[in-house]
Amino acid sequence: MNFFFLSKTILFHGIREEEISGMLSCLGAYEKQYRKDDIILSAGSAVTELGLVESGSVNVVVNFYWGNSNIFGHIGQGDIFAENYAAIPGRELLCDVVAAEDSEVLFLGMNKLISTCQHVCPFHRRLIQNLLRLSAMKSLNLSTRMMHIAPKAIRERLLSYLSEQAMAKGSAHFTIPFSRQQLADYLGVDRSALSNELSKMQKDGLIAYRKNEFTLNEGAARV
Amino acid sequence: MNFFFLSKTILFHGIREEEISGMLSCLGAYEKQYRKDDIILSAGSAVTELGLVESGSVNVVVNFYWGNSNIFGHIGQGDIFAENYAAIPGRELLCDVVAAEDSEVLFLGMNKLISTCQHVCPFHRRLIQNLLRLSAMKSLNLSTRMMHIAPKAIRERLLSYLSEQAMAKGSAHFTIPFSRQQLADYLGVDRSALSNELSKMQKDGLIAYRKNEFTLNEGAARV
DNA sequence: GCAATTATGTTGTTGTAACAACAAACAGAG
DNA sequence: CTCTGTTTGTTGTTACAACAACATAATTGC
Repeated sequence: MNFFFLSKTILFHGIREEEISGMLSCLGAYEKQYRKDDIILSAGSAVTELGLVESGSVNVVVNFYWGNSNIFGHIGQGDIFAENYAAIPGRELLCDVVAAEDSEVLFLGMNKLISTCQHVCPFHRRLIQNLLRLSAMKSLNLSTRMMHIAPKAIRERLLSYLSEQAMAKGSAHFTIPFSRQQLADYLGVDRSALSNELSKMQKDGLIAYRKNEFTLNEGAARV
Repeated sequence: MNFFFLSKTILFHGIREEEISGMLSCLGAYEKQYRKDDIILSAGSAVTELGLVESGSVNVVVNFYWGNSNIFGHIGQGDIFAENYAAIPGRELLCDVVAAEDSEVLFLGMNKLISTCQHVCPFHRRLIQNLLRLSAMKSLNLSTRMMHIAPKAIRERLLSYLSEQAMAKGSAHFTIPFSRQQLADYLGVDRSALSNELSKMQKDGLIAYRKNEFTLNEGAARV
């Protein structure tokens, strides 16, 4: 196992390579190889371990009753999956997890992970903290996106998103990390309709923008 | 403090009343009263404690740059809030938390909660497990909802939702826990349009339903 | 510099979901 | 039982977002 790589992941953040080795055995971790399209976890089963993608990448696939299926998420190198299911004993997976390419996955038992062992693991606490933080970050990302997608009109979604960005950056002038296409995907709208709405909003004096630099105009509220 | 009540919450699930008392002092917990409309937490600040609503209820309010605001979430008795922010050191709140009515909130320091103390707390592990489980459940709820809302057409959203329900219940015949209005809200569509689409789907032979009982028809896939 | 490719903005058309208004079924209270 | 309110289903109409097709930057490569 590549301890250096692990030490760079969010889950093992703050834990030195030397320590990881010992921890892994203490955690009962094991790794497994998969070929492209191998099914790593299948819907309907319950898991007690979370997976960490060491190499390659995996897809989260949701299967419909009528046969069709959608790729719902993509987990890249260093990222983890199934952690939410593993945290809820007995909860069955609703999606398959499939290898998007030849991949290597490290499995960590949730029980072992949670119970701080009696002997020498001062880093257990850090690990739990990291897991909680990871979970919290995913949750926050989801809920803020949900917030932006809640309104049906493009303009309202944009106002919501831009407001949040201004708040997060602490200024009415800021740069967004998305291209138009990415922003459209994020807000769940059509790209050209998005562009269109942006220019309308600029005409209406709500905002000013050039490329990815945006400025929110205070004056022109509820017209 | 009402230890009996706490023992019934998800966060303290599996911990007996007698134990909770000792744990709380060990955790440095404290409670605070609020009157309706009092601001409990304000956007822009960073928190290190999570809140548990002991009585009353609180709203999560998001403020837009242009002055308008929306109630984004409602936290009832026994539920917790701010846990995701508290789990990410330094992360600033993007929303206000406001008392929806006269309320009492118990605050628990995230640091104390995570670090299993050396003395006598065998229930710390359980508490951490509960917190992780709570976090995971919220996350799962969010992402499955996200999954259902991703497509733009009402029919596709319904198919996604119904598929998931069938999968979760383990049968093509099941009862949904929503009224039409609630389902419409959940899927982010208009109620009457939802009713309309449902009857069309029934005409098309995809599903059969009566009130909240649904049956998915296998035959009539991709027409 | 220019071509080639991508990113973005603009415009019209079309489908569809929101909306409004109503009908029908159902529930509970008096 | 009627009266009232709630939930659900139906039917137009309308607004608006998706879509397609194109124009105009802006980037990249040669």
